Amino acid sequence: MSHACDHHDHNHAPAPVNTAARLAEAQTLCAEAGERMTTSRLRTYELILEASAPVKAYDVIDRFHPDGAAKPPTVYRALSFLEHMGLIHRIESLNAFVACGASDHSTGSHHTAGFLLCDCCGQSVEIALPALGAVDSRAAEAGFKVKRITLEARGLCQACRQDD
Amino acid sequence: MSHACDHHDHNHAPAPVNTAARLAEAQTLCAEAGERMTTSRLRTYELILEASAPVKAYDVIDRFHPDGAAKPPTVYRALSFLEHMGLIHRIESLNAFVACGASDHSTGSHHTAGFLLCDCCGQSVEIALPALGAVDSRAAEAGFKVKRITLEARGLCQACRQDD
DNA sequence: ATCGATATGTAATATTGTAACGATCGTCAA
DNA sequence: TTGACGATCGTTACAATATTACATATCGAT
Repeated sequence: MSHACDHHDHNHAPAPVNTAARLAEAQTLCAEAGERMTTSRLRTYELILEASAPVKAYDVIDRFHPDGAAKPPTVYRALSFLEHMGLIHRIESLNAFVACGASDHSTGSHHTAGFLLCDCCGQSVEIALPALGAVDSRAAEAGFKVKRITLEARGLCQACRQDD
Repeated sequence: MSHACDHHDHNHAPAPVNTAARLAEAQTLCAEAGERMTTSRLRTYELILEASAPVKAYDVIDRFHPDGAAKPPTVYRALSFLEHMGLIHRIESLNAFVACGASDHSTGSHHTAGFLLCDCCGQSVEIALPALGAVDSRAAEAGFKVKRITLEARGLCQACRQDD
């Protein structure tokens, strides 16, 4: 996938996160939940953690093995597991996946995360959404029971605004 | 596409909207904007207006002609035009399209509509989002320029909650 | 050790969306 | 009127995304 503006380098990647630590945390989390953090799941999570922006499923598929791609169901199953565990989020407007912001696993708040998505460099920033009063009140009026909320703000990040 | 629960009839469709009137409004809107409301675009809009829930692109493609389907580019082009005109919204989490709530064309507020999407009967309700302070303030902190916001709340509508 | 539940491997296919390119239509100016 | 131009459309082909189905393997508890 390409981005809207491609006339610059866009070397705005943040410092690499500590992938190893996040992987270990995830193992612990799964153990505590009585779930199995298998090889495929760990590898999928690793590839998403390593990326500096949301990753497409087929990027994971292609990079899964050093030699040759994984089969789609392997990766889609892992993605769906990781999403259920609250370790990753699916970005609906990009058909892509991104690791959950650090340490919001225990809070249950991962149901209402929001994202700032840069149309230029492709990076995403997760933002906490403490409460969305407008949505809650309209849902209540309609008798609608909200299970989860997806909020995606598309636009330009600071670095890309300065580029343009 | 099927929904999560299928053990009931789910005859909760609202009264049919006045499709003809909405089509006429759309023609006027386009005329005023100096855009052409062509046959394909009108037909696509009509099919979306007639539906009681968000419609998939390939449903439009299949129903486009009385005999035989349209070609995908015809419909995707029309969908993209209608979206630019503010006549329809794309629902990212469903890969589907729904007509804009009546009479928010002139306001420019269609950039920040939100949706309540029932996982059971598939219906959608558009909700106005006057302001999303939490998003705006986090975006401002990050120096992020928001262009448009997608907000989709998945859950159960009142009728389906009572069914279950 | 073996049974049941969970997870994986594999092939095939379904669904969703675009690229490319020539033909046609509308508008406007000469 | 005519021609030129941009916008729109028709068509073919294909790319990208995701799932079904079913056989096999693995884990963990009895």
